[in-house]
Amino acid sequence: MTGKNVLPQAFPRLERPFFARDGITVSRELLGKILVHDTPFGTVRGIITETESYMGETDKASHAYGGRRTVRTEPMYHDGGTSYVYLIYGMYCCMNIAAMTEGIPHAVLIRGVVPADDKSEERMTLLRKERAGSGGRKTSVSLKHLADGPGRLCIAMGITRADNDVDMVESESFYVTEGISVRPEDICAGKRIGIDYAQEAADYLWRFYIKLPQ
DNA sequence: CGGCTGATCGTG
DNA sequence: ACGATCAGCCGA
Repeated sequence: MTGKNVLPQAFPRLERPFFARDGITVSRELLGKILVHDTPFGTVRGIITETESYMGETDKASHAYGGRRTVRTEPMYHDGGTSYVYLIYGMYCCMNIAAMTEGIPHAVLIRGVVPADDKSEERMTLLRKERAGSGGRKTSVSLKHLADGPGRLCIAMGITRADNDVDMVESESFYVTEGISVRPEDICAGKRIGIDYAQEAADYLWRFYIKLPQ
C-alpha cells in the first residue's frame, strides 16, 4: 500500500494570489508544484516539470492574441487559477491555467509532470494504457514518457474538456498544491514549442523546465 | 536517435 | 483550412 517515493499528502493548495501574477512568474513558480486531479482510477498527483507562458493579447502565440475573446478563449480571461483545456489536432487536449486577473488573459500551458507517488504512477499508467485503445498492442509506457508533453499529460491525468473553465482555487477535484522546492539555478528556459506562426514571439524564451539531474 | 507522417475535429 | 501533438515507422 505505502510505497517508496511518497510525498506528504498534506501540502496546502495554491490560493488566488499565487495565480494573480503575470504568466512568466506563474510559469516559473509552478515548477515543482503538484497538480492534483480526481479520475475514475482515483486521485492522481503529478509534480510539474515543464511549463510555457502565454502572455495575453499582445502575445502572437496566444489564442487571445489581438483580443480574441471567444467561447473557446473565455477561460483565459477569467480569474487567475481558472483552467483552460482545449482540443488540439482533433485528438489531444492541452491544459492551461489562467494567470493574472479577470479580463487579462495570461495563461500557463502545463507541458509535463512526473508522478508524485507510486499510486499516481500506477494510475497514470492505467490511464495511458486505457487510452492506447482497443487495438493498443504497445503495452509498455516508459516512465520518461508517461506524462511529458501536453497531450500525454492530459491522458495520464485524466484531464478532458470536461475540466475546462474550472476554478482550481475552489475545486475539490482539480487543483494545485505546494510541492518540492526548485532552485532558480535548476530552472532552464527555452523557446516555446509548435508556434512557428508567431513570428518574433516564436523566439521568446518563455518555456521553462526543471534541469534533470545528470 | 532523429526525422517524417497520418490521425482527426473544433474553431474561426 | 489548420493547429500550443503523438505514436509509429523508417533509415542510419
